[in-house]
Amino acid sequence: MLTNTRLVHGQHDHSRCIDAALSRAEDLCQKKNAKLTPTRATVLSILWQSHRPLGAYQVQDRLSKIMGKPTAPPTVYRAIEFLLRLGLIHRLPSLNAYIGCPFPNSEHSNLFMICNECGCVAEIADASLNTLLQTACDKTNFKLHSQNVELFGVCPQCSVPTINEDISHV
Amino acid sequence: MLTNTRLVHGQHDHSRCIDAALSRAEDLCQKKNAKLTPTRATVLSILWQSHRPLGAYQVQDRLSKIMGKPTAPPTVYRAIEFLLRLGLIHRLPSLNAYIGCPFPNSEHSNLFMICNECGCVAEIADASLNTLLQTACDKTNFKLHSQNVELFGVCPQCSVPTINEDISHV
DNA sequence: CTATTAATGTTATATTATAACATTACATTA
DNA sequence: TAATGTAATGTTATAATATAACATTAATAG
Repeated sequence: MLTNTRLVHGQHDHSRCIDAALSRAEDLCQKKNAKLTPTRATVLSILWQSHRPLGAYQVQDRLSKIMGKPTAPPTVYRAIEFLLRLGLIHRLPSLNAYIGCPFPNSEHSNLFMICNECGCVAEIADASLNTLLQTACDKTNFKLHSQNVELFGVCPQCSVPTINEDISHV
Repeated sequence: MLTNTRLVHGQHDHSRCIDAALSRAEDLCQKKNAKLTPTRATVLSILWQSHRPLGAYQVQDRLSKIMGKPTAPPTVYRAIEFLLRLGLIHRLPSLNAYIGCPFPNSEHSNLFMICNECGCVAEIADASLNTLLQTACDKTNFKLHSQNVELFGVCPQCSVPTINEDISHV
């Protein structure tokens, strides 16, 4: 089971997440002969600022600030579309929001654990789950192309009450 | 594995689907002491006119026609909210659309097979799948509350080419 | 009956996403 | 280098989805 749960819900040097994501993106673009332009790279880095998904208009705000000039929705949506096509980010339909993909190479993952408390999202790629989904589809003669699995609940971080509980969420 | 696949993708007397859905709704409302008002019942029946999900504004159009007077978005969204809360319908986030639930009593189903060709949606409630999802959550200490599983592909109906193929979709 | 709550009506607007067309940047090659 | 084609971005407007806020009506309990 491939997952970034530990990272998402634990202390870590997040700049490494960002760097790794950008580096993966550069590699993938080189391989696919796609251009990771400044706008696209910036949008990707924005979506990697945390492990919480962002809406397109939140991305727009931040992009405008970083670029030092106003940007219009189409600019953001185009970058998002590009990154989605390359599998570098995901859209979370139930949130109308976007998040960086921690392992763009694995097939058929798109399984998200969404914390209702803190908003963090961890991703899982699990072979046995994919197998089971495939089996269910086979049974009903449904040809599976893609999937979106969103699990909602409370993440490990938020479900551990501590003495400092009231402080920890400040 | 509980599913309405056969019904969705096969010939059937659809008026029975509608009647059954309304009857289930009445029972549930009685049990939960909720009021299935004309507006709510009509919206439910609209969402049961076919096995394809409808957007809120499609529902609005049809509701207005049936009611014989224009209805505003809040009217529709309120009815939808009511039906969602009772589990009588589902929202498909990736489609911004709503569909009647074929088995409102089963827990933790919310697994949909969405045909990219004809737009029909079948639902599955599968214990082993729920178990596996629960296991994945347990492994990562994630407390699962609810889920949305959307599978995209081609339904059995659409994947069987026939001699009359070009006619069959008229 | 009337006080209270639930449901609906009404108006306006927020939020998310895309269409359509203009312009610029970039690469290719005549 | 200039001409050409394509990809990327800019710009304006608007479509599509959803909700806020407040007024009115219906239903129910006391």
